[in-house]
Amino acid sequence: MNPIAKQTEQQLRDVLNAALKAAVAAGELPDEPLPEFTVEIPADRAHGDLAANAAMVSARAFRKAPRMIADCLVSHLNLEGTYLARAEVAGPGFLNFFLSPTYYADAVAAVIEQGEAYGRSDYGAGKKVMVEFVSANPTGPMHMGNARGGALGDCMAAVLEAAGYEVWREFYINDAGNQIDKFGLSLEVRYLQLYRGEDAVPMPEDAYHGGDIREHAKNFAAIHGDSYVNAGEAERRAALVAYALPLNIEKMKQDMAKYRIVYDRWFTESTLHQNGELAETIALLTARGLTYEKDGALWYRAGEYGEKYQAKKHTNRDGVEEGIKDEVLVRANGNPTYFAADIAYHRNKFARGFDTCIDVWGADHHGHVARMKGAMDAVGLDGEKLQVTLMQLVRLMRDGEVVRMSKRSGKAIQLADLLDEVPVDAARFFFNLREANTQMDFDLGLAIEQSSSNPVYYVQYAHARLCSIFRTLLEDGVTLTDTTQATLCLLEAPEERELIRHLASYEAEIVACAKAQDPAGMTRYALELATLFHKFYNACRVRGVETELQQARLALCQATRIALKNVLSLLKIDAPGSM
RNA sequence: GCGCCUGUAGCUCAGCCGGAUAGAGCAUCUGCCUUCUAAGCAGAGGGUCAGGGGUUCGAGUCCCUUCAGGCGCGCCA
Repeated sequence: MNPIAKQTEQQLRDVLNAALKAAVAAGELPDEPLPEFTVEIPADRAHGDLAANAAMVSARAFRKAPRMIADCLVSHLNLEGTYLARAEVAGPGFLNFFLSPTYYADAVAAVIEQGEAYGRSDYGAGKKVMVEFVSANPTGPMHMGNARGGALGDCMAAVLEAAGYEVWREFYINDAGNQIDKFGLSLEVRYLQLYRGEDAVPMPEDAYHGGDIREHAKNFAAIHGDSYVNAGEAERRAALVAYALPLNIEKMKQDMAKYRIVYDRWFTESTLHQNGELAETIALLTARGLTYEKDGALWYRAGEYGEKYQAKKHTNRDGVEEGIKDEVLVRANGNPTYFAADIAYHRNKFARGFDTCIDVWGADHHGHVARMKGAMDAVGLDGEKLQVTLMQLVRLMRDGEVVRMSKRSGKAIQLADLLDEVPVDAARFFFNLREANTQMDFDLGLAIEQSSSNPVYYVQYAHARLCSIFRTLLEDGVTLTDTTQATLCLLEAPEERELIRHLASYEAEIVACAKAQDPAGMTRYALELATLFHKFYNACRVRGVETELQQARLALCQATRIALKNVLSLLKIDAPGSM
């Protein structure tokens, strides 16, 4: 929160408590503490700048009508030495407070003084948080869902950083297990088809049918020729995977970089297989009596610890109530499951000292949340510290038709394609416009066509206009030199004050987003800031007005430019000087 | 069948711990550039907050229920 905004709310609470004491001393109110009350910003400015519902919530305790309590409190209010100019009683018993001119002046000065640091706080107190996001399978190109996850996870991490957490961004690469086996099989089929024909070597239905697999096989053949055609199956597949997997991973890194996402670490699942942590995790669960063998596989009793994270019990198709289903850790063929590896991975995360681990998952994984949190408890950690943000998958529309985004279909629009057509600024903004849990359709044609009326340009335009004001005034020989309180108190137009109020709420907005683990509030904040600036721009001129007022408005422009730049840079979106 | 999520203006969405007359953008219509960027601003029309119950001073917001849509219920991840 802007220090002035924060201070003012505290002043309001102090002043009300003091008024209550005075009223009690005067025998006008019973000696009861004020219940919890809220301070909010009324939608209608006629209702003041800040409103408290103290009188309404205490009606019961005081056994008096809210309006009587409110009148009594107001009569004992002493606003001296605060940013509050006056208070009045309204409606059912609201206490409406009006801010003094010095509030606006000091709020603007505070933004300018803090500059790039404006908005940052120590709310998170330096606690270590890991945000794991995207973590796409390296068996094929990334798709639209990964685009949303990338924008979401990266901005969530940025919000947490700004709120004072120590943040670590991580990408988990499933470079082992079933998917990789299937990847090897698919590559093998395409490779053999090159020499034996497509009919001779059929591609299994559930293998990867994407064009990228054919491409890899062709390139592999160009290097190694038919030397692997008669090699052993295991050797052939291993060689194909060893060739194609690093290329895929490299491509993912490039795509993420193009998307302005820089990870602190790309963590490979194979690490856990090799260093023994996976086996150790399975052994730990077994030692705790949480596993059993059935049909040749090793099962985990997911319900024991998972139930507490599940709101309601499921009922199966036969109408029988059941808890969380047990989960296979090691398949009958001896291969550990993804789930087993994921438990080991999260043990590894927490062992690295993170207070909280946030995972961004597709909503189709929601059935996995309770058992994963439970598994944390099962291995002696705290499931509450694993936070999962579920993200609805993006539905891609083309010509009004839904396009399925399966990698296996080979028809998916890739993240790289998206970024070729849609500017990164627009994509990052768009995907953070709505909270993770909303379903969204992405019409590719529309997104490109709409790019000139895209909200991101509206925000960037505000920044460009601000820069233009400074450029033009500089040509007149005018710069910002006077930010004294007396000068800034000249900011009294409604458009100026609305803008300042919003500027002052920036830090509070970041903290709210951090608490909610939802960065969507930041794009909304940016849009609102741009709107209020555009209104100010049309209502109040900077150039050609009297010197002191010009300085005051220039200071407001400077503060707005700082806040806009800061919020855009948090979203990793350009703040252009001209457009 | 059961679980999770969603349902607010023609469309896309805000709406904080339950507060005052439910708000934006797009689209439609009307105005505003000889002065700091019109990628902008001002104004108008447009609502059974999916339907029905309940809780209370007060419900878009909380509870129950019905309906509609998305997702899930694998030795997939």
